[in-house]
Amino acid sequence: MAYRKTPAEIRRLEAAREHLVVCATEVVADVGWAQASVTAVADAAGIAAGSVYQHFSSKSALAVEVFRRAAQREVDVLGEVLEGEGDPADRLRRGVEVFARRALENHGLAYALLAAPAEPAVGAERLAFRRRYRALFASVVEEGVAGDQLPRQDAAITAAALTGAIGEVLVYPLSTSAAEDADLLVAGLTSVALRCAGAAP
Amino acid sequence: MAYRKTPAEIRRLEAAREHLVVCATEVVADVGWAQASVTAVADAAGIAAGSVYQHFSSKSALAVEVFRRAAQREVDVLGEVLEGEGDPADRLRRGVEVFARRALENHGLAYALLAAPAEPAVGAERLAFRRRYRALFASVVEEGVAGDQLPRQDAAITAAALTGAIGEVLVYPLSTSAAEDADLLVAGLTSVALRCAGAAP
DNA sequence: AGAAGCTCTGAATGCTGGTTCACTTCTTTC
DNA sequence: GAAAGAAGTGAACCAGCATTCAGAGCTTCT
Repeated sequence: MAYRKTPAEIRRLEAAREHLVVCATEVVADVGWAQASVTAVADAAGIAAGSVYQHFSSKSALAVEVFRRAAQREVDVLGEVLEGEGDPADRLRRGVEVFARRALENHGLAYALLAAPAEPAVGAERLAFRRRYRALFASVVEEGVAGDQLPRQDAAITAAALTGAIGEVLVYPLSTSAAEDADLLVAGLTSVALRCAGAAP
Repeated sequence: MAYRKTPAEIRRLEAAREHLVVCATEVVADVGWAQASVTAVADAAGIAAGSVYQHFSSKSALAVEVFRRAAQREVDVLGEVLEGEGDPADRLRRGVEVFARRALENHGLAYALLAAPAEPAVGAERLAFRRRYRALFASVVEEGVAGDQLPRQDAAITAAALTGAIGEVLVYPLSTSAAEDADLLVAGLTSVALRCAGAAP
């Protein structure tokens, strides 16, 4: 054997892959999935189009990886808050708030994760992550119902409603003044989310 | 002049166009926008692919027409209820109910209208119609707030939340038992929608 | 230094699906 | 019935974009 990858070489390759994913994420956040061609992504990462296939077997595989990384971060953050300390309604309020703030801070990425047109593989992944959001919300709601802080309700439906409501409010520009003021928007969104779950105002 | 369309001929052409739109709608409801190729749609209508271009300048134009027709029907039905008789909270309840029942009855079309991946032109149209849904909901909520039947709130945000919540609950299969029983699902959805707007249970 | 085996390149390839167009078929008018 | 013109056909065309691949350039090991 005249050649074997040294640890340094392996690290270099992993770093290259990492760099590709990061750049691809930026491109997607900027221009959306549809415009994020292999060429565009490769250009952004400073490599040739063909080199993308050193790291991923297909464009879809790269897209899925980009989606998973970004979506996982959001699930983690949301889960952290929703499963943390405090009574359920308050955790819900803080969860919505933190989710909203992060989405507003990185609007392009949030749109890509929540709603932007995407190829089927990414669509499937999105579905899977929506299920996870719903599961997180459902737990909190169930807990609130069990502890009598929230009225009796179908937690799964409430969780789906919360997921949809938050997405819609954040993703599409609102015509009200709240759209210009992030604080007002977040306040309005947390209010509506709490009402959704039947939490006392 | 040796040829001029007779009224009967004009009617025949209009009917052919109509038939094309109807068939295209069915195809879209069945297989989604992505799979609804010009060939598939033409086959469904019993004409050649090229003939589609007698009626529409492009595939996009046909898709937009299909979307508009179907979406307009839903806006009309919803508007009818939301702007009808009764106190605002009750109108909201009935509006959600009628919307949900129609969506569940024609799940494929509802999915195509609300969420299925589609080309940009259809996406733009979807945005426009979502605005109209929001406007309808916002009016009812504002009325309810003005008449003290609903608590003070940002009607635009509530309207967006309602739109998103209803869409999410209806479009994605739920894991709870409610998914199998349309009545339970509708009941759960109307409950959550009313809570969303702050209506007393 | 040189052989072996890897990564990287980017132009060529191939697929997919909308669109065109020369031709056929039907309708109208005289 | 024949001329004029429109509608209808479907195979050929073309554009866009993911994917491939033969060669150039590096790394590793003896």
